[in-house]
Amino acid sequence: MTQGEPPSPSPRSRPTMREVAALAGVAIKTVSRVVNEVPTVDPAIAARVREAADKLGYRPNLTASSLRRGDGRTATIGMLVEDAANPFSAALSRTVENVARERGVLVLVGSLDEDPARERELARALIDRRVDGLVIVPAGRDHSYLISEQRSGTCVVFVDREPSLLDADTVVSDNRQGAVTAVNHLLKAGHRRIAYLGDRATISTAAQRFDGYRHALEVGHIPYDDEIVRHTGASEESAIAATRRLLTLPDPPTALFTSQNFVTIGAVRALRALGLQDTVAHVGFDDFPLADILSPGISVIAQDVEQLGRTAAEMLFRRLDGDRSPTRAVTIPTRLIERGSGEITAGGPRHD
Amino acid sequence: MTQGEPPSPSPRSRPTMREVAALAGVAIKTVSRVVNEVPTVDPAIAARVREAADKLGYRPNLTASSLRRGDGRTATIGMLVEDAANPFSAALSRTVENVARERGVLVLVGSLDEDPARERELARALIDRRVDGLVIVPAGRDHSYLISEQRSGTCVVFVDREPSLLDADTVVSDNRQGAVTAVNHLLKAGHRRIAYLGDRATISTAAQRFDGYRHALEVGHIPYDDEIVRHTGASEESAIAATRRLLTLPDPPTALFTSQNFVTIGAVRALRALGLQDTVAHVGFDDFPLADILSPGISVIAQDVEQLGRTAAEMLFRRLDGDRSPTRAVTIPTRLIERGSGEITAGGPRHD
DNA sequence: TCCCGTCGAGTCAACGTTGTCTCAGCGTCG
DNA sequence: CGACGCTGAGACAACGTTGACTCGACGGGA
Repeated sequence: MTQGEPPSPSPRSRPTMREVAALAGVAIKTVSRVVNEVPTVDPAIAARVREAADKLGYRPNLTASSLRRGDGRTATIGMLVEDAANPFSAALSRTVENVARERGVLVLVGSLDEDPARERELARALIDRRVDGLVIVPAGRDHSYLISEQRSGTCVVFVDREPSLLDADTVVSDNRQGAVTAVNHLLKAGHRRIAYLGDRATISTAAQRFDGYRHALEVGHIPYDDEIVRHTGASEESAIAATRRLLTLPDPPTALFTSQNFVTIGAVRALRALGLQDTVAHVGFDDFPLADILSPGISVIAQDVEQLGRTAAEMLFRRLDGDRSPTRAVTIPTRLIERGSGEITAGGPRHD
Repeated sequence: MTQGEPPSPSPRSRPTMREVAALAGVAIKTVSRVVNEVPTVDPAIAARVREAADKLGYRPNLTASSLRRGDGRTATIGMLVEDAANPFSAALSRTVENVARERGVLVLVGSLDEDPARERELARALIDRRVDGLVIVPAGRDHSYLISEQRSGTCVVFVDREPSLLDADTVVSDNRQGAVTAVNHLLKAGHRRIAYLGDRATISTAAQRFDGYRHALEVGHIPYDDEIVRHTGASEESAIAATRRLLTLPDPPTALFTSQNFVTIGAVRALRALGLQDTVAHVGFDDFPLADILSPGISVIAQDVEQLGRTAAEMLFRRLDGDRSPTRAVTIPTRLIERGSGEITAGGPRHD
């Protein structure tokens, strides 16, 4: 269990420019110039300074530097997601990180767990650290607390969900159209009784997907039935329970539209537990790993997470580069991936 | 596509303590005291200051504060993972974030993509931002570049993989024992020809797991056969190809031990493509979502990611709290989860 | 009444860095 | 040969904040 010796007897504090300057026998400002690669330094002196810096293990203090510098930039942005461990959030922040990396910018990541209070807290914590900008997948429904921050020059971009009571750049998937596509796909397979299972309706994406569901039914002249609609929240367990209840109804649905990742997986589990995976059609919103390897494969409306993240990050950096144009709301299209579960026809399995 | 009006005509810079002080008619130091909740301030004055701060939308500048403060702490730590988008890294950083959150500490996350140069770069970038400490899943095999940083007082903890040429706290899974358990499990099911598929052997975890594989074979008096050993690297595609080649050998293995996540999934795909998923036994190292829902379910050696991350974070914070004890190397046990694929017996399916 | 201790607020310098200005030294040109 | 421009390095102040110290007012005890 135990290993080596004490890590360091006296953790001497970090060397500063002053110490480098002393060792190199130059003024502190000259060290600054060398570190910042200002060309008007005698190469011989520059070499001496660099040698001294290496010898001391000198590393510039970016926080001090950004404090003094004109623009006050920290080369750090903040990213607030629902949960850094979930695949959607993880993919999103990785994409943002990639864009940031190209500019030497680092990303502070925070998880909100759908808690609006936590959103405010963390946004403040990021601002207190003077991040140059913020990419937010919001949890709350009131973002007016960011108005003063925007006015103070902190750029904010919303991804996946729109801001409320705030004017800010936004990048979202075309949730409504995606849901319409999903339901139309099931209608085309002959289904007339299509259940909806989704996250709480207070979440804007869930609301939009639900809206698309209702709209598609309406256009297809299918009466809306509250009985087969469940806003369960984003957990596998509750989705499993809700799906079970739906399928044991006297007049059960012949198809499911699940509008969120965990809900989709919960429904998949429930269908399999009931042995109905080849009988009840199923389309989920948002793709997930291994969806293709199940049998049947799960048909999904896939979001372009890469595009979502990249667009958001690029909008943010354009603002940081001085873009003062009106705020924009960008919608990223979704696409249907047919894998089997969504193509089960209404009369039961293998009727086509 | 377009939305609102210009975000702000003149992005006034952020209000400072000086401005709050002016508005409240007090000295700047008094504002400092109020912000830091020093109790020796007249409640009436404190209220006036707070009012002024709110009016101006004042937010303290933590970078300036940490510069001046005695300890120089930024309440920020750095976390370097293989790829923030992969489930293992994501779960790990989320756990670290959780521990950090309890202390009001934020986490800067960076992805290394197995690139040692990138590891050094990012570690430096984090240090330049004066993070209080670093949690690293290393990509490189030489961490001596961190020696001077350690001496300068930056705490470093390694997770999942050991450091090389550096004495630092470390938390890893019991990779060797996990592999031994996996292979023993397959031996118990009667297998004598067990293939190994894993990540590149230069990666320490892969090497340890391979070592466990060889050791278990040796103890079981099974001759080692190079033919059925593949160090493919961590990609589904190459794992698929390697698995296919293994199973079309004249004397193919009757069981697979896959020592990495993506390799496991690749093998699963290949087995299904060949229709051998119920014939060839399979145990993977590291659990993955939906492993239980496949048929057969995939038996795995599960790592306790939660424990790994939490232990690492706690070790780091203990160092930050002044712990000067010798560095420690903690090993977290793994556990076998039986789901079906690993219990397929040697004679073919359903022979037990 | 006077002295001293206490309490609360203010002054000053400093954290590590960089923008602005100054200045010494050198070469050039009239 | 002296004025001038130019080049390269240093002095100084400032970024926003806080630690150390100061100072005035007030209250109590002798």
